[in-house]
Amino acid sequence: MLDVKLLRSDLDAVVANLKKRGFDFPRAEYERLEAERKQVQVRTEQLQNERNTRSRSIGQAKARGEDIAPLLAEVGKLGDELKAAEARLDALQAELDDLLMRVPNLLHESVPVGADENDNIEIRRWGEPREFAFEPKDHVDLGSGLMDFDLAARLTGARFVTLKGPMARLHRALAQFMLDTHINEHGYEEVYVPYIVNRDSLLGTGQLPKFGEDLFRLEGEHEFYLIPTAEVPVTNFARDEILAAESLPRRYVAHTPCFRSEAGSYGKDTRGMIRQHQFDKVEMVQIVKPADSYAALEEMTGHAERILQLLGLPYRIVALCSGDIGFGAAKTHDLEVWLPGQGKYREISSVSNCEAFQARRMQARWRNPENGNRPEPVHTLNGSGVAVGRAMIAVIENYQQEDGSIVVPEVLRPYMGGIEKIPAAKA
RNA sequence: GGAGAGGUGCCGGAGUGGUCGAACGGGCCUGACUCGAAAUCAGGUGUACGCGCGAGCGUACCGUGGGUUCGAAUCCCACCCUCUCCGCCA
Repeated sequence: MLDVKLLRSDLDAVVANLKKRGFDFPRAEYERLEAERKQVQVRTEQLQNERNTRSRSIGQAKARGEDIAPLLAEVGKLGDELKAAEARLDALQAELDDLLMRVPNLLHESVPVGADENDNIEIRRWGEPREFAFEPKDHVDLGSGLMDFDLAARLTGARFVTLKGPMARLHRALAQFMLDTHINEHGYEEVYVPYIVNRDSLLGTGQLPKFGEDLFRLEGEHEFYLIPTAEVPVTNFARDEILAAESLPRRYVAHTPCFRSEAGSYGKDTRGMIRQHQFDKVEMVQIVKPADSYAALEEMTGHAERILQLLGLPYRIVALCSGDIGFGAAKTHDLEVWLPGQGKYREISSVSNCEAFQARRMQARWRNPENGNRPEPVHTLNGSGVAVGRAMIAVIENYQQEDGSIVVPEVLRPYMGGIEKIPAAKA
């Protein structure tokens, strides 16, 4: 949610900033609602004041043993008008709230302006894509037998996978390795969280009210959803909290499955494990003082990079442009890993600074000693560190041998019982 | 699933219809004392929103949502959550 004070003080700047995303701020509607809200709120509070004053004097008169009948008659007339005013104010506020909850975050000034992913700006590259002496296969061909999409389709449906034997173990090894690296080298606290969350959590991080169709909602009396990312439960740790300055920054890392309905992605990445309804991810979340959030963005990008470096996977970093950046982010870095099977870089991690956007939605605050210990919104960041399934794809494709076997990267061997190579799968 | 208890401010904990935004204690902040600290003493200390240049004034908030009433933390209804015991269970 945007800062309502900014909305009132500099609406032009807000509208212009959102325009860069291609978002049309509904200015006329907002101004109409806001004007009426102001007028109705003032009137409502006047009426409430009057009621309170009179009720108090009734109480006092009664205490003095006076006759309160005339006072009662007088105040009785207030009721209907007050009730109507309160109802109107509620309705207006609900409308305004709904409007504002659907407005994306403002972009940081450094975000490149562009229309779509083609306008993202490459910041740097690491590693050299390997020269193959043979035609590299993609992960589907390499994994056949140990990576079974048909079986998953029978168990569930399209866009699921089953892994077997060393492939399942490789998947687990990657998650363990990533967690350990973030815990031991990067100073994160490991957390285990619910994979099912309520509506408030999703409103807090911004998946709702606008993107409900991307979520899996559970049947039943509760409004529960499967998490689309650990960002949701973990960032909501701070919801409705006032954090002490000394307790910041908070750095959390969690390994969870993620569930996405992938509505609107029909026909996209249908082959293989790139885009699934269920995938695992190691997610980093930081809750920081506002002044520190851009340093934290760089730091977290580095933490994700470190994973790919240790795995020896070539990658590049891009700054998402204004047209490609997510709803809640002020600035986002994507890590794209080299996939020989596709001959291109593909997203494997996304690291975002949401500034106070989520914090305002979820009332996540801290006491700022430089401002008389007043509660102010914190800044929240999240980043994949990294997507486990895609990391597995990258390992398979980058470490493939001509015979179809896969060399296990050094850092994963301790997690694989010392196995150095996954033999070629029989079709 | 059954029975019972309970949800109040940063924390503990009073408060069962009227100057209650809320006693008291702790914590925290400021000041005094001190070379300094501790202890002690005095004062202060909720959040959000609205109006106002401002001092300030006003409104809302005692799990959530309704209701009763001139007036609700207090009464009624529904729901959510927590705890204890029993049952079941990984």
